[in-house]
Amino acid sequence: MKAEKSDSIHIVDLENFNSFKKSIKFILDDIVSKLYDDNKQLIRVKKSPQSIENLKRIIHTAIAISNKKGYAVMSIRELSAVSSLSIGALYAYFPSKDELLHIIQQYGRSSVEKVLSETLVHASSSKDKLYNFIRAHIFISEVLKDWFYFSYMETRYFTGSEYNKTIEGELLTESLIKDIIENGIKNNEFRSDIQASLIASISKAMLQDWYLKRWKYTKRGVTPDEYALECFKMLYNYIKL
Amino acid sequence: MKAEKSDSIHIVDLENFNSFKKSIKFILDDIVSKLYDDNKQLIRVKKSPQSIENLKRIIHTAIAISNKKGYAVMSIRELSAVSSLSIGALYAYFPSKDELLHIIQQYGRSSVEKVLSETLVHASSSKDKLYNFIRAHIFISEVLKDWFYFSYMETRYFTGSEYNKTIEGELLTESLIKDIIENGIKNNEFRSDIQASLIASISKAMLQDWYLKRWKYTKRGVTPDEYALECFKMLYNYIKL
DNA sequence: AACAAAATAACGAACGTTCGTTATATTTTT
DNA sequence: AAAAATATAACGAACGTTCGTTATTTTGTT
Repeated sequence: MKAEKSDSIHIVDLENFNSFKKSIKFILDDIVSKLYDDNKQLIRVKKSPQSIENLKRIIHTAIAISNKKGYAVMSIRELSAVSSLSIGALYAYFPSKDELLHIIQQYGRSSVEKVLSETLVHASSSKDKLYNFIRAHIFISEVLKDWFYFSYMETRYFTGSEYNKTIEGELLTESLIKDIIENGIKNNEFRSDIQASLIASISKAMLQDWYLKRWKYTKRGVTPDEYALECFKMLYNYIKL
Repeated sequence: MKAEKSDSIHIVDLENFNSFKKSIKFILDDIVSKLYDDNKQLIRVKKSPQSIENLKRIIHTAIAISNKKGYAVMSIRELSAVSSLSIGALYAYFPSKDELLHIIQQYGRSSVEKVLSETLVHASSSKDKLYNFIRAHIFISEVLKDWFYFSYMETRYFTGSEYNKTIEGELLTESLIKDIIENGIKNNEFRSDIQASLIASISKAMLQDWYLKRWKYTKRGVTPDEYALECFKMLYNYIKL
């Protein structure tokens, strides 16, 4: 039995967006590296610094092109041209266009799971838990905004387990928020006459707007910290005692 | 000079969703009829009861297929098969796939403009104006949910003026909300320490969630009236004095 | 009312092009 | 020189669109 590499000791820093951005960088590199290990039966090129860079470029280029015209419309020829890798070379990194989609989704999903799972531990009150969760979500969706947009817009093109996993991720986020609210109600921190599930829905909608309408907030110079605070204030104002 | 047919005398009824649904039916029929007149240089078949039904079917079939797999991926052959019109017949109703997209967008845009422009007139207070607007938007996006979803998801595939018109529509909705809020602040109906534009953004996100996550609210049995009320309550609670 | 003629609508095979993918050739690395 | 990585050429399938043809409806004539 081979020895597994130990988990990263990097901790997600929620102090502010800049510190978060720094703390997340190493985690994302680990994730691409892990992509290689998890898909070694599909990827024909050997893992190396060069090929890691190539895979990264393929993923980010594919996401960028897809976000302009859709994954189905993006041609392998265009991906080849923009990524400066020949068609033959591309097919050494993934066996089919469908598999490339899986690889892209694995990349994003792993990253998000990693971040969100670490944020709820350190808060004591429901109020803090809610604020932390909102901040973590806004922050990771800012760093991975292209992937979040990609994943959201391409879901309907997915099939089978890929579709299910994406929907599960959607609902998980929402039920995490719902749990925080319900716990807050139980502990007499929030009003008891509110509908936790509907408020969780609306919260999710606010969080999504951040990456679905990225251009709007960029244009207005709204920072991730500001948006997270405004969302939290509106929610908390509604649910507080 | 030919005499123009006078404007429809139908009035948009906001009493509740059911009454709204009834009042909107005639308006939507008029809009398809107007589509013929506006595009007579593109449409080869003459306006007739039969061809009106065909055009309706083409539009709704195209939207339905596109919402599953994307407009670009929908083939004319599939549109032909599902709509029960031959490929040749389809091309009598639109000169190209691109033009069909324009026709679909005209259909939806005209309908939405018609409804939203009528809702602001009859309210006196800013509070009522806000509530009416939210209700009108939820209601029309419920009736035309397929088109709203289509328009949202396909925007990035649009080019030139079609893209611009869609974005304009987006921003118009948002700035109408913003205007209501700013007016309310000016008239001492709402708090003065709130950011109207950011709240308008978040409001728009809530309104959009209704048609972007239609399945979720259907599953939970949330009615349009309930969702509109909940959105309004959360917003109003935040901005009221 | 019956028929002929003209107009309109619908049909579907075929065209040129582009797609994802594979097979083969070339270059780079070891 | 062997192996790995990259580049190029070629394949069949599917695409949007066109167009010669047929079916249907409307109009004109008696």
